[in-house]
Amino acid sequence: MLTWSDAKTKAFQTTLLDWYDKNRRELPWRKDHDPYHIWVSEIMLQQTQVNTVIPYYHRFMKMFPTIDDLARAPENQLLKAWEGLGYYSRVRNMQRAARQLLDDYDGKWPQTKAGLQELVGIGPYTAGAIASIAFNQPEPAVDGNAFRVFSQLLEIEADITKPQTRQLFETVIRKLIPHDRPGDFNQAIMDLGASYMTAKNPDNENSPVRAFNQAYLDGRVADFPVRSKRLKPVDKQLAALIIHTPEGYLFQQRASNELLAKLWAFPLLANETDTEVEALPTVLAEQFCDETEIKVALRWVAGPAVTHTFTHQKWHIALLHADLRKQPDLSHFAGRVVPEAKFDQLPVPTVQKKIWQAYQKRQINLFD
DNA sequence: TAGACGTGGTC
DNA sequence: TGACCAAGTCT
Repeated sequence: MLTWSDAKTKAFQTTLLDWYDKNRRELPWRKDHDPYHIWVSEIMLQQTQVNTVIPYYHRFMKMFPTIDDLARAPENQLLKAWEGLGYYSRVRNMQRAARQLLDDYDGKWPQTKAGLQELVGIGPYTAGAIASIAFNQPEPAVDGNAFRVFSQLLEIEADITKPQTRQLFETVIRKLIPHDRPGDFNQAIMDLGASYMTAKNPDNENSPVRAFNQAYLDGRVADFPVRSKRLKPVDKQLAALIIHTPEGYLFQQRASNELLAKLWAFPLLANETDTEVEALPTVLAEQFCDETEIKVALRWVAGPAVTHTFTHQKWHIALLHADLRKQPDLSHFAGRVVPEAKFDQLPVPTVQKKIWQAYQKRQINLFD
């Protein structure tokens, strides 16, 4: 697979690192090599673009400056810091890992890739990144950039969506990574993948490593990386229950085993069939309210459904509204009534913000 | 192993 | 609008 001579390998390392030394991005988590800083940034950067992460990183470090702060944080505060970033299990796992570090490791970081992978939420990529950047270990950190860059440089045809392909790339990169600057090497690959060797509109003519890019030399850049197609999101019909009471609106904390776990939102019920639609007021009444009142108060909100697309599901949400004259009984309900002025204190998913915006607009329309 | 797990940017 | 992408991990 890798046919480069030692001289070519050395030339590649030198070319890449010289370019990196002059052109590296100054990023907030590149000011030092503190493993906590590297860790937080790497978790945030999973499947998330750099420009999105930067403000979150600053806020997070202000709120949780140390591992102890992270370990002790209330879950709602933690999720609030992550609100809008997505993949919320990342931050819940980070707190679990912080507690692991304090309880089982005496607060001392494992410094090997294998040791780091024992921590919850740290997989092969993040372990490689922390090991190389924070602890100077010659370990690969194979992310999407590394897949794209090395698949083009070496015309590697393996499907990068297959788990076993990662091992192939790690084996190759181990032969290329310089032992004196492994962290800079890995970060240089990422900077390269974010500048000249991007997925869309790459600029290989001006790339510092164009002479090493076999796919470019062969006019085959578009053929790499090889990746099987993704599944289309499945459509789901839902009804959002917008329950207004004298004290505010009813929010539900989503269960830990469902999508958007532990976040707060208006109750969402399945709305796939006519039968389910007819049963909605009863379901609602059983859960947290007096049935007769609910049946009188509940009505559909006019207007098109709110749509929200996840990686694997596309939600179509109709809105149901009820105005209650008294507080519902919430003793058997995982939720609370929140005044509008305090909505921003709860961690909510983006789809909840969309529902609220649509509801506000349509309520005005009803009075037109 | 394949599918679950979010969101925002881009074309 | 839809399809794809962005510093992946867990089950």
